[in-house]
Amino acid sequence: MSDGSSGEGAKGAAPSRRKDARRNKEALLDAAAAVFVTSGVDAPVRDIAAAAGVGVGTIYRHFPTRADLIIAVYRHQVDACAEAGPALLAGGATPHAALGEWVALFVDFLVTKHGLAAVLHSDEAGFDALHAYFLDRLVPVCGQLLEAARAAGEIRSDIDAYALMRGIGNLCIGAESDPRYDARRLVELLIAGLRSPRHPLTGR
Amino acid sequence: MSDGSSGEGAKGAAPSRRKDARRNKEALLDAAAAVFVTSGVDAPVRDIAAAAGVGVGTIYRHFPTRADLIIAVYRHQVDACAEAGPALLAGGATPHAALGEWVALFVDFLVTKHGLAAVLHSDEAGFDALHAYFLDRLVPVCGQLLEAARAAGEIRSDIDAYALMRGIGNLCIGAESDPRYDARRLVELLIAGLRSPRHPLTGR
DNA sequence: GCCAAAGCGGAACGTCGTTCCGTATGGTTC
DNA sequence: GAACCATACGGAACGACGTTCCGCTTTGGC
Repeated sequence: MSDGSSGEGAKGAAPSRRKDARRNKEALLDAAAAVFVTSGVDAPVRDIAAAAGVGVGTIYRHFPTRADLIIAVYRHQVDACAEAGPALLAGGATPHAALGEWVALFVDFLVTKHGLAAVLHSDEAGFDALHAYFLDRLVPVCGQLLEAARAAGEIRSDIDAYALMRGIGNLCIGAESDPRYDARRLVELLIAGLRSPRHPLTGR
Repeated sequence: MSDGSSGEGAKGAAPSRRKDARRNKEALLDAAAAVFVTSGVDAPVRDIAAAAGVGVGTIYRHFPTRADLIIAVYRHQVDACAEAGPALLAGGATPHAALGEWVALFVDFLVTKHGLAAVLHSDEAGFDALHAYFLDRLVPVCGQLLEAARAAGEIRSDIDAYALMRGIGNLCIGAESDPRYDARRLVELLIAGLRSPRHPLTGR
């Protein structure tokens, strides 16, 4: 958000920085990914620094906030998920089915990232960027699927993508550490509850 | 769990302890309730101690774990919620409607307790007791409602009370601090998704 | 080889949960 | 009323953590 993220997207060019700086950033990314797997996304900063063989200062220089680090680690996967949305909509059977499949994709992603879902909802300062990134990237996709299903008359119309995404994220919390809790199943139920524009709960 | 919680349930008799000890415990309970409202259930221990006018050591003596304090503060409300279950089942229209009303009651309780839902799912050590208390108290009630609805043929049968309660709890996380997120609505959808034993998502 | 700028490591600081122990207090006994 | 001791109290002390800051090292252009 704040720093110069203008270029960066192209081939392999990020020549503005010194070589060792780029190398350290890379090492940090790799180390963080590894540590996240074993200790969860809220692993101590020092652990990540140690795993990368750098000092803690170096982490904060490259990733001012933990959220920035998490985003950097998972950016590719989130983007892939976002891009899968339209594809599913085009190739799938009904919009509602496509929505279900896409959501399952997202849930699979979240559930396999130890603690990500938990941190994703956290309103602690500093995680705003993480929040925003996921939301910016995924809510529009979800909205598109929702809109298509709505247009097809498959779902009730009074639910918005933002709330739904947050709900799905919340349902994934703790899923990785409790075998009795099946987040996938509950999300399925939630999506199923979206169906049928007849009457909600109150029979009016 | 550990200390002598044997009596305590009766009138006002808990004479085994010293007078000041009882007074402090009471002050702590009141202070905690007040602080929880303003700063959430994960307010710093020192704040609670200060609000009660005692030292931190006193908190830990009376409530070895933060979970114990939280349980003590909300015990009455949780119990009331648990007891409302059978009443709703007896008085309500259909079992599924009763389930919906009961769940709404629980959601209302959770949503108004700043941060409770968040801490309720947390698998950090020390919160096991809190977890266990809520689950022990509410899962059986939920199971009873679920069973009744199942017997009436109103819901699909392959969801268990534990997972459902955890899902509802999760959906309530962050509801108090985000006006765009309507936990009540999502829980309604989830309950609605329970309905109709026809076919889940896959059409088989 | 020289030098500024860029980058680095890790010590230092503040916050928090938790433990521990010297001291104060309540209740009991004479 | 005084003395005694178990009970309970307060808060200092400790360790883990996030975050900041600064003296030193490395890099890359000259």
